[in-house]
Amino acid sequence: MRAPGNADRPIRALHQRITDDIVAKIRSGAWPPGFRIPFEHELSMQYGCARATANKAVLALTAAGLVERRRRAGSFVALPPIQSAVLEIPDIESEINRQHLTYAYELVSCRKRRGLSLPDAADLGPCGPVLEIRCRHLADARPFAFEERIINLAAAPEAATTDFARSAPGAWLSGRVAWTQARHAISAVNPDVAVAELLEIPQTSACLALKRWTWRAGLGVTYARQIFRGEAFELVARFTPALMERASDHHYP
Amino acid sequence: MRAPGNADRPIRALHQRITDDIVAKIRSGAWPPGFRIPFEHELSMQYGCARATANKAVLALTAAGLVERRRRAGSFVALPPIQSAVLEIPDIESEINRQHLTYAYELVSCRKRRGLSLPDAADLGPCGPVLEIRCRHLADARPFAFEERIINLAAAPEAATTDFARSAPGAWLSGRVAWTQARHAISAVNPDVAVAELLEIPQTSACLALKRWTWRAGLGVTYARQIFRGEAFELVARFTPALMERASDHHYP
DNA sequence: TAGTGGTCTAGACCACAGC
DNA sequence: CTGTGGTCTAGACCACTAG
Repeated sequence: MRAPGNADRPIRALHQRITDDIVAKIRSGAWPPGFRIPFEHELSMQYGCARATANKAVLALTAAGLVERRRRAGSFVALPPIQSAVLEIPDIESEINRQHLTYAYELVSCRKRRGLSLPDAADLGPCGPVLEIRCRHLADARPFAFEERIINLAAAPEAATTDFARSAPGAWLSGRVAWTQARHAISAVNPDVAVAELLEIPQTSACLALKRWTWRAGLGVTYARQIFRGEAFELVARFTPALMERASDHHYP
Repeated sequence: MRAPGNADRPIRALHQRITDDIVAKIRSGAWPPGFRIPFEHELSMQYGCARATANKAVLALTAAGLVERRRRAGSFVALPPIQSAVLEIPDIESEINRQHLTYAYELVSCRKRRGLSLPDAADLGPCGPVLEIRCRHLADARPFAFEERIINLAAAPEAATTDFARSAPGAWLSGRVAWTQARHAISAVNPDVAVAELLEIPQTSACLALKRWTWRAGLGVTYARQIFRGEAFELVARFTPALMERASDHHYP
């Protein structure tokens, strides 16, 4: 019997290796959806390990949604789900840098208010005094996105004494104020007169609107609405069960 | 010592209970980001269980991104990530039903082609003969979305003999053809002349475009591009680390 | 260098779904 | 009713790192 921390153990743990082997079978199509993968006791025989180790390997597959288990029947390769994907929400500055453009930030207005003014901000829940910020993000000196934001001063008191002409509110909040829940809504909009002017586009031009609400322990932290110039921006979402990812698949278009 | 399968055990497993208890501390804010949660051996003492059980509980928190672990230092409540969220990709029919509208489907055109015609479909990779389908989805007899789709007949041979005037391709594919990887891209667009006519909107009206590529074991399965009437549609994405979800938090606006 | 997390074992009991 | 997954134990060794 081999001890787990054994020196002869390869780079990754045994349970990991079992998981990987099974994932490879599924990826390759050798084990199609519905296929019954080996029982735990079979795996433990194959790999010469305890059943608990095989169990851990298969549980990881279950957590990733790759496998479904039924008592007495066994474990089966699952059909992929449909309704969800992992969306990459961009940080505007890094998105612009990624496109090899120069980022710039510009404060439009910033003032303290007693209550929630922006319409959708109400979803944050009851707030006391808030900061209401409007700003622009520019790529190579051309407008890229317009942003309006509410910061709940009860959740982020430091914001009151911060100069948002220097630092963008999103970047400032990031890391400084923790949150436990977030919600995003994505839609297409025609900009109103003011926004069209700030983005230097006609009102007929389609824009992507990204709204974001953030809470911490039930208390609203911030609400932001970002309007992106339509032609320059695309959100990307993938669904690849975590375990299915492999470096070799990453392509950079 | 208590056996795990013991009858005195409450509904959920002990490791689950430990996980839940810790999640509750984090949710409530009692254990803020950076807080060092109890060591495994402390938890095993508190709950009167083996360290392996405490380990399993904390590992679940790690997998959910709620906790970060460092050898010798301990386990710490993590700062929430920023860059990702779980997007709910709608099935158009159920989305329309959800809005208490009547769903209808209408085939615009369907033909077999030798190669990939639609521009973005090329990302699917090399394909042989494909089906090229255009259709409309209607809500209460009014256009809701326009869809154009490629189905790789090598991946779904049955599609060749299916009557897509009767069944919508998305619904037909769902469940019938398995996939292992998917990619989505979301953008705002102004419809071209043909699409504007089919959606019965002016070309100046902003629309949400949702593109979707699907693969199975490296082989392209289908590509779809759906154009939604802008005003009627919004995509929603949430980030709530899986473990943080609770029924009581679900609100229905 | 001491103590934490990471891993594994050999065995056990239980619940439950198929047969 | 059999056999599968689900869970847990008591102990062990190891790797890594923080102090």
